[in-house]
Amino acid sequence: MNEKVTIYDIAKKLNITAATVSRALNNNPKISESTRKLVMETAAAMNYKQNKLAVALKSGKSNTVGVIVPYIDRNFFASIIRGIEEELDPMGYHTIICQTHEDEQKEKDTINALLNTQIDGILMSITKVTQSTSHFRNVLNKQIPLIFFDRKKNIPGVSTVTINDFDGGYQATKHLIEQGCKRIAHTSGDFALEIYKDRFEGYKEALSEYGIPFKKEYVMQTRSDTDAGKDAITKFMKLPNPPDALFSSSDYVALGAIQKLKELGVNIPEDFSVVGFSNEPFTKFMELSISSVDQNPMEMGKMAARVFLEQMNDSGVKIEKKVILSPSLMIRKSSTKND
Amino acid sequence: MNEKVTIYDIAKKLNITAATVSRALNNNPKISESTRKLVMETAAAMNYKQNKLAVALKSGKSNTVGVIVPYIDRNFFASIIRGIEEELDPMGYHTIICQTHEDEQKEKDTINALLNTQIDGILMSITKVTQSTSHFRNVLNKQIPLIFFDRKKNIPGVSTVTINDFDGGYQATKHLIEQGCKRIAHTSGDFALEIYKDRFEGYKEALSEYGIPFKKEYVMQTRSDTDAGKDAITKFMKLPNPPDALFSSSDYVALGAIQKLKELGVNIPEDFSVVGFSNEPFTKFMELSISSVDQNPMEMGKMAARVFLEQMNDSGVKIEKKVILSPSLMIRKSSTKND
DNA sequence: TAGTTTCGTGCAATCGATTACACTAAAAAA
DNA sequence: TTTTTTAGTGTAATCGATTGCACGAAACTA
Repeated sequence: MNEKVTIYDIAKKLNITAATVSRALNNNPKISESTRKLVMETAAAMNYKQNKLAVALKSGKSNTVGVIVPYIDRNFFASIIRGIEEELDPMGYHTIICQTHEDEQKEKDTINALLNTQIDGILMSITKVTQSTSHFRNVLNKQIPLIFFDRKKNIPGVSTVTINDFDGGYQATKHLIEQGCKRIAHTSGDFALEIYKDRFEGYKEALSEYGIPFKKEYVMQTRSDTDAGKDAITKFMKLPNPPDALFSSSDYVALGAIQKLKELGVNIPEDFSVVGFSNEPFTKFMELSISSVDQNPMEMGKMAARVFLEQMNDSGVKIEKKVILSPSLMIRKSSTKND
Repeated sequence: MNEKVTIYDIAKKLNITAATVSRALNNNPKISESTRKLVMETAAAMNYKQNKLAVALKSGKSNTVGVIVPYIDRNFFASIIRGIEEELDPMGYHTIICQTHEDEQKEKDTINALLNTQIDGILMSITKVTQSTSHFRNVLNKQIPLIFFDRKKNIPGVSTVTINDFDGGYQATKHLIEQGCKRIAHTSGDFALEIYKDRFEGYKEALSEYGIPFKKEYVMQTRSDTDAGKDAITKFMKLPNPPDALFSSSDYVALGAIQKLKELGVNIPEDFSVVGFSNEPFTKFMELSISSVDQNPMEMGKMAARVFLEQMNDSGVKIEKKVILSPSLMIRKSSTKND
């Protein structure tokens, strides 16, 4: 009784053709008003549901996009995904979400799997370790829109949506300077990733603008977890002239740093100020709330989705957009000396 | 040059039929070894990729499952999803992830959308407010496996994977009692959800086991955010005989409670101990780390996936499994009086 | 040598929806 | 009244892969 109802079933019941039913359901103007109404009502009565697979096969469009991120449980990426969904849902697109866990091979496998699924587009943030670009070219070769958000590689034909990481690094550092910090350290991810490189450049720019000499012993490339933050502080504090502030490219590293500093009995923010990056929710939760650079991930997701939609519309025309959003510094206790 | 290659293209090139190509690629034993090899090599050379849509249309199986959760950025749900993916990926299934944001209508819409996409199964956790069950019956009527994890409704034909919430509540409460707490409060979600009801029952059981009278003014049903935690503490502390401990069904509420308690100058854990539920990562990050009940979400996801796979294999046979996993209490600073 | 298997392929239908093209009857124009 | 439009449907091919059935040739049996 609950077998699938097809347009042929409807056609048989009404003694017409499946073609007519199809046209009626698609509001083809060539169908008479009376037939259309009849078909519509019968379809509803029979609980007809369109078989999207058949449509996809025929049209070559699956109405599905793939979103690839390193982790879905980072608030930053989760928010981006939400932004993408909010923009794409109303347009009838489905979103498949995949995680790479920062593994380049998984990234390649995922992309190939998506290509086999006849996806309409791919929106993604590359892993920290991605070197090869051949899997991206596979996508482009199939004429499938590819959009990078946040973490990107410069590849012709690929649109990108990023924030101004340079400005984020600049604002964070400038803020620390204005709070009176003189010896500002910086922990970053691998400079091979543009976002980290840019934040670092922003950091240097702020220093030089205020005439503070750049010291390379104050800069460290680390993993993005709390332990890395602890290690970094341990090393920094052993320097003959230890820093009095840290701008970290990761909230997790900032957190670890704070934990270690407290262990060492350093007063925050009086003797040491800290600013992180990403504005993860926990930065706000902490008793000693952590200042952080917000990347407006929701908007980033929406922009990425819009860029995708544009590419779908201008079919044939190869557009390549570069959207850059502005970050905003959230100032909290970890860097506010005078309250 | 990058047009799609089909089995017909391969067939034409080799002067054989598409049927033969299909069989060769599927390792059908009726195909001669030589032909098989030839087809395989040609397919590889031509960069042939199977059109999954066509396969899905023909077989009626899409090899895709839908996973529906309230939020993807709760560590609990993200971990479940990861567990599901790890189990299903090797079996060739894709995972579509959807969020309801605790909205019943969104839940209904999502389910219908998934049904239209010819999904092979749905694994989900219902919203806090879900009342209706008609959309679940739609799924069952289509003979599509439906599996609830964590939050469930008792519906015939639906398998469930949950933790023993009663035991979780019991363990947490017992621990507080053993720490010397005498007046233990409890904040819960809506009792309409079994998980909250069960945790509450476990709480009561522990109390009665130790001969501590149950007081209903110590129990409150709240939202699951930090503000709710603050409000709850405010009210509790105004009681003539305020509690000296809190077992909360939510880590976020526990966090809010702790923040408020500190504001009020209450010493934790000496004068007031707190245990949360879910073992969200931040509970460990806090300077004052929060004790919490871990639900082993990764395992929960894997179990849910395995139950789904079983249902797919015993096609026709209606099995209905109820799997119950064990929670484990993570004891941290917020409830450890003597260290 | 004639009859029976076995092996390897081809033929053609099928999954469900879409759509160019063809066709009929009624309406409009001549 | 005859011719031309036009509105409304039907016919059949198509998207790409799968598969039951049929068939010819080779291999085996008697």
